[in-house]
Amino acid sequence: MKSADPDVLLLSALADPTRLEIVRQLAAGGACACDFTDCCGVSQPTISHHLKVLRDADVVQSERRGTNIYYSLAPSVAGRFASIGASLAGLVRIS
Amino acid sequence: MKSADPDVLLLSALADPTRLEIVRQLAAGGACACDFTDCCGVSQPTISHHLKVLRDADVVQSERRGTNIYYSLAPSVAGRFASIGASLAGLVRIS
DNA sequence: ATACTATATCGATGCCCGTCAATATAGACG
DNA sequence: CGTCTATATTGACGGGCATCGATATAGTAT
Repeated sequence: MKSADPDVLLLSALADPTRLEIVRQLAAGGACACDFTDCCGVSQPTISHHLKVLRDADVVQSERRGTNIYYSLAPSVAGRFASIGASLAGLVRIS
Repeated sequence: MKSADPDVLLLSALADPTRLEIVRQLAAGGACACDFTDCCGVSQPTISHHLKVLRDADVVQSERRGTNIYYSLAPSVAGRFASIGASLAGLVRIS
């Protein structure tokens, strides 16, 4: 019953309102984990949980800077996402 | 708690192994609903359920032909998917 | 009308996932 | 060391979803 399909893993990681919001903010530039605690109306442990899901799916990277931990989009996300689009319709390209 | 975000709706529709497999087969050409009963190791009611989810998310269209019902990808799917990709990284385009 | 096939719906079940409060870890700094 | 802040982990709860068997609907054909 395991999905094991990396495409399903990526899509599942993005198919949540809180996580998609996090990823969108990261698309506008890297951010500290503490920034997300305010944006989504969920508690700090929940944000941490979602960040872990995104890390496990290789959607985001984390980097420690002193006390804070900064997150940024993984470089491969755009390409992987476009590949899924290509497998769906053969119409999506990376510019 | 409702997502209400159409992007989340589209991603959720695709973030299931069975549904992604269905959509991939449809990307290779329209197919009869009966074709999917064999491909995914799930029962006929489950296939019907997944097709309904895909219909509700405007991922697929259905058309009756005699006894069978033929499914095909909705034309807007590629564009909507690419839009999500663009909002994530600004790197995905429709060719 | 009867029978057969294809698809959808219903009702129930079990599990996965999002969420939280409480707690733990870890680094910075006095 | 002790304290403060930032992030992660734990454990539990609740709701939603994927799945099934049984049944209903709809179209075809005899």
